[in-house]
Amino acid sequence: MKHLKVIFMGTPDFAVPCLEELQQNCDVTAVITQPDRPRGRGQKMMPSPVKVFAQAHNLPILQPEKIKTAEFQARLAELKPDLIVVVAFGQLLSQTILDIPRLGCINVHASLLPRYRGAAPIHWAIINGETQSGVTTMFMDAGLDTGDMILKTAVPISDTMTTEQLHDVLMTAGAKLLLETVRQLAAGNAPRTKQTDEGTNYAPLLTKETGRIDWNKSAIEIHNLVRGLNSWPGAYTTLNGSNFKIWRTGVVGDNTAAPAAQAGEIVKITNQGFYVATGNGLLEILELQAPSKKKMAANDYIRGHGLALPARFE
RNA sequence: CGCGGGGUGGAGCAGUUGGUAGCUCGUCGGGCUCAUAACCCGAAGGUCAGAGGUUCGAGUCCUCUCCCCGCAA
Repeated sequence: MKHLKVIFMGTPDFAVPCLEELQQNCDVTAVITQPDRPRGRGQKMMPSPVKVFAQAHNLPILQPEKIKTAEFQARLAELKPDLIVVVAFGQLLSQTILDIPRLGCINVHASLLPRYRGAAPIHWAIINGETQSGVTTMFMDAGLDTGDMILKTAVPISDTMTTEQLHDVLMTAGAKLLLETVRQLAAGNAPRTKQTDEGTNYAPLLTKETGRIDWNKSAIEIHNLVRGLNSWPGAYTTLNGSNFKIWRTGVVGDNTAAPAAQAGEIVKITNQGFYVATGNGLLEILELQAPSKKKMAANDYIRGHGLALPARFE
């Protein structure tokens, strides 16, 4: 496959192992990634993880502000790629680009399509309490993650797994699956399966509001939100006017222990942590983060702050 | 120069209008109890992020550096 001319498009960490596989097995003629943007504290210009990898391996890098311009499309065509591989790139491709490579444009998506099409499939799978997810490779078409599927790998999700953990598992699985997909494509025997219209759903971009905890929801739903937004961007709530991030929780059961408590009310403090009433069930807070502080175990927080009842998260 | 909050014994925090440092927990030793994430007694452990400066004297004021965190991306 060394002769296979591949253009890679990707941006975050998730895409890097895929690029690594391609770089080792194919002829990567160009790496396209999002332009450097001010990121992080201090708003310094930061290269994307894909760019960092590409630089380290002396791969040609292109960073168009908009990939759909006529001149950039022409430039892509001049490279005469056999294949374009897109992994979490962050820009939509036009039909003109989709038609350029001989073998087509393929994509690695972090869900079992047709479930969780869209920008944040890993987060939403956990937020929704799924017990299984996976990665899918597909031929791209003009829609958003609607192309014909090629290969899939399924992975189980435990009830304590966080998005970060699932992300890492899928990142590795995705790279393996991509390599196998490219092998079959090159050999001309890749399967092609249309996505069903049944059971599709979307995994939209996360917003700030996504992370706000609604204590009227059930303990299980809140627990899923907390682990679904760990390690980024984090679920949060308000106590005495300050925002606290909640990083790790445990579901205790129903509200029989504190039937009269209002949702969000802290009902019990122990040496290990504390319990909060929800719309259905008690939620144990195990790890949290106070303003300007690092993440810390709930009992550490209590030790230094003397959390006193009554108290209630809003 | 994007905005803001922090760095105090192993952990989490207090430290008032500047006078050489406390709390809760943990650790170690001893005691008590049928028993306990229980209780009692005692001990170790900090050049208060670092460097300068103001002062009779600075954790506490001023300047600079390093590191951490939130917003924003």
